[in-house]
Order: sequence, then structure tokens, then C-alpha cells
Amino acid sequence: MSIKVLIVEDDPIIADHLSQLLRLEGFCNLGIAHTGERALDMISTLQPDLCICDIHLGTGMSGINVAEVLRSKYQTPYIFLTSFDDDATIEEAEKQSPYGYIVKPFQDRTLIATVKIAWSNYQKQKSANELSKPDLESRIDVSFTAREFEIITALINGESYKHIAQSLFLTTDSIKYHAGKIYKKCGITSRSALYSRLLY
Amino acid sequence: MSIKVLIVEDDPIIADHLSQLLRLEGFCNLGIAHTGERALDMISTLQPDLCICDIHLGTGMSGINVAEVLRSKYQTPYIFLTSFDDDATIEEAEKQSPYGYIVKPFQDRTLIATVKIAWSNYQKQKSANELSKPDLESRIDVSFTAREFEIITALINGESYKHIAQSLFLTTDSIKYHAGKIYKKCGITSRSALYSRLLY
DNA sequence: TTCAATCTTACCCATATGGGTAAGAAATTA
DNA sequence: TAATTTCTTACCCATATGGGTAAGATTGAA
Repeated sequence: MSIKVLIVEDDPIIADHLSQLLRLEGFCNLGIAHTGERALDMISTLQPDLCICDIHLGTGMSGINVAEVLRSKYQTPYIFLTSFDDDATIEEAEKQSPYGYIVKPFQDRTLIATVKIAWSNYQKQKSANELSKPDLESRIDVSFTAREFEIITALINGESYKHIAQSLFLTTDSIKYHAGKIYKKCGITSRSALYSRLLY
Repeated sequence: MSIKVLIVEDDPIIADHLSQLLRLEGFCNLGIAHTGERALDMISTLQPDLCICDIHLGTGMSGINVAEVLRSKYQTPYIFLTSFDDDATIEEAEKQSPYGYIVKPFQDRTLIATVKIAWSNYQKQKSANELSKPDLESRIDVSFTAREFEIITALINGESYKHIAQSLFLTTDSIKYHAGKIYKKCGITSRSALYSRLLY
């Protein structure tokens, strides 16, 4: 699966250049938005995986505004690309926590590397929240049986004993028993402590 | 407080250039490590806030190795800076989840912006676990009173009603009352649901 | 096959949690 | 000042959670 990238850039020369570059590198190029408003349209319909976003887009919305939406509404990663490199612009950009910031004119390879690394970091961050057994065990230095891990994930999901029991075709007493063993292993005495103990 | 930056770069020309650049921008320049081994020394004694790290350092350790240590042992952010831009190098770099990747020759402003944004992102990530009221409210689109927020943080910390009551000089009934209102506002019915609802 | 670990279930008991309601005090706003 | 919101507390009740113990079933390894 290739990464769907949207370019938000008002300068047609740069936009075309980016377009070429992405295609050559095997990205799925969703096209170019020349204004912030158009960008929002394309984002909602095309659902890009990542955006390359110019900060200054002439009149109307700025790239910062677009990034704001990407971040809060879509949680889609973006990198800024701009010829404005003054401290004020950088500071504004910082607030959006971009995955990269490139000043024009740019090295093609810097751009490609930045996009790839942005995507990779984003992916890792996303999967960081999903609990894996070996990962968890090494982190807190406690080992669990398969059953226990199954129940740990349910407990952390906030499911009641009854609910867990139903979905595992067991009785609540069994869940209670396993929860008890889990708590002992972790040196805790309540479910809430699981959250502080198991999640970073 | 200015950010303490360490340069890990074997090319003296580039290293000097970086040195100048950082100084001009008001960073605290901790100096230059010309080899990976020297870098580890300097890292352990000088405790940099951030490293700019060349990937290919002649013989001995590579910048990737240095980054590995920075990540696993010190949790110090770093950005890669290299003239090698082949896919294999980028892929190796990706694994280290760098905060930035810049290909030589580079734009001074790209470097500065990348460093600043890397630092800002790192800081945010660090403090992301600490709940702030406005932040929480905008994220889940529910508003809380000051008292409620106070109790939310305690609930999330896994404190029992009794404990919360004692530390706030209230009765457990009061805590129960507020917890109830909080749950209603969030559209949930249990403390465990708070975790999935309030924490990403 | 035998032993140990794990799993499932049951039962007892104490405490914690959450829903509902209500009423007076305090603070805020119109 | 009057109205509204928030805060504190109390009481009732049902359910959930957690500790302890114990016994039979299952599994896996020596």
C-alpha cells in the first residue's frame, strides 16, 4: 500500500515539482490544493495519509489553519514547507507540532526523507497505544499467562467482570480469580492502579 | 534556559559551520564529537538536550549507533544530518525515529527550524501525559468546573473516594456526587470508562 | 505416567462504586 | 437584590470489586 499524500501549495511551479518527486518515489499523489479551503475539501473527500503543507497560501486560510484541522479533526500527520523562515512563522508552526519543517528552496532528498520519517514516526506513535504481551512484560518486568493477558486488555478497556466473562464464555468468578492473580503479580490492589502501572 | 546541543559530525567544515549557526541562533553549543565513541563520552558527561548527528562517521560507531543509545538510554531527541540519502540509509534512520532528517548540503534555516521543532515536539510529548483542563475540555468537548477537574485528575490517578475525600478535606459522599456529575457529562457510567474517554 | 502449573468454578465476606434524591450553604450572574 | 449555578453533605439501595480459600479439570513438561 502506498502512502496517500496531499500537496497544499499555491505556487504552481513548486507544486508540480513536488508532484513529480512524490510520484517518482512511489507515493500515491492525491493532487494539489492551491488554497486552504480547497485543501479542507480534498482532505475530507480523499482522506490523505499525510499532507505537505505550505504555510503562506495567499489570501484566505493559511497552512497553519489547515494543519490545525488535520491535527484536531483527522489526526493526519503533515510537514510544513515554506519560504518564510522568520522566527514568528516557525513559532506558529511549532504550535502545530508538525512532523517536519522544510525551508524553500529544498533538497529533494531532504523532502523525501522527511516525508518517509514523518510517516514512520506517525505509524509508530499510533501503534504505541496498542498493548502487546512481550512489550508489556519487558516493560514492567512481570510475565503473564495468555489468559491473564487476555483479561488484562479487557480490564484496561474498562469492561466489567460480567462483560468479560460473557465474551470469554466464563463465569465472573473466574475473571475475579484471574484479576486477583494479575493484581498480585503487579503488586497492586485495584483495577485503577493497572492504568498507572501498565500504561506509561 | 538555552537548549544544549551536541554536534556529532566528522567533517570539520560542516561541524564548524553548524557550530557557528547554532551559536548565532542562541543555542548552547556543547561542542563537536568527531567520532561516535567521543559522542558517547560527551553525551554522558555533558548531558545534551538534543543532538545533531551525522550518520556516517568514518570508522567505528555510526551515527545510527549513537542515536540508538540516545533513544534507549537517555531519551534525548536527535536529528540526523547526512550526505547519504539512499533508501537503505533512510530506512536505517527511520528505525531510530529521529525528530528530523536533513540531507547535506542543507539550508541553514531548515536546520534551525528542524532543531526548534524537534525540541518543541519533544517537550510536548514529554508533558503530554500531564492533563490540563483547557486541553482536556477542547479534546472531548465537555466543560468542567474547577472542582470537577480536580476530582477527575484524582480519579484517573486511581485514588479511592476515601483518599480523594481526605486530601480535599471533604466527605466521600461529596466525591461520589462529583464523580456522578462527571460521568453524566462524559456520557459514561464508570471510572474505568474515564480512561478510555479522557486519555487518547 | 507423574508432577506442577494453569484454569475454571464455587462460596464467603468486606468494602467500593454508582444511581437517585434532597436540602442548606456559597458563589456567581443578571 | 433575586435568580442561577455550584458545592457540600446526607441517606437509601443495588451492584461491582477484591481477598481468601478450596476443589476438580486441563495442560504441558520431565
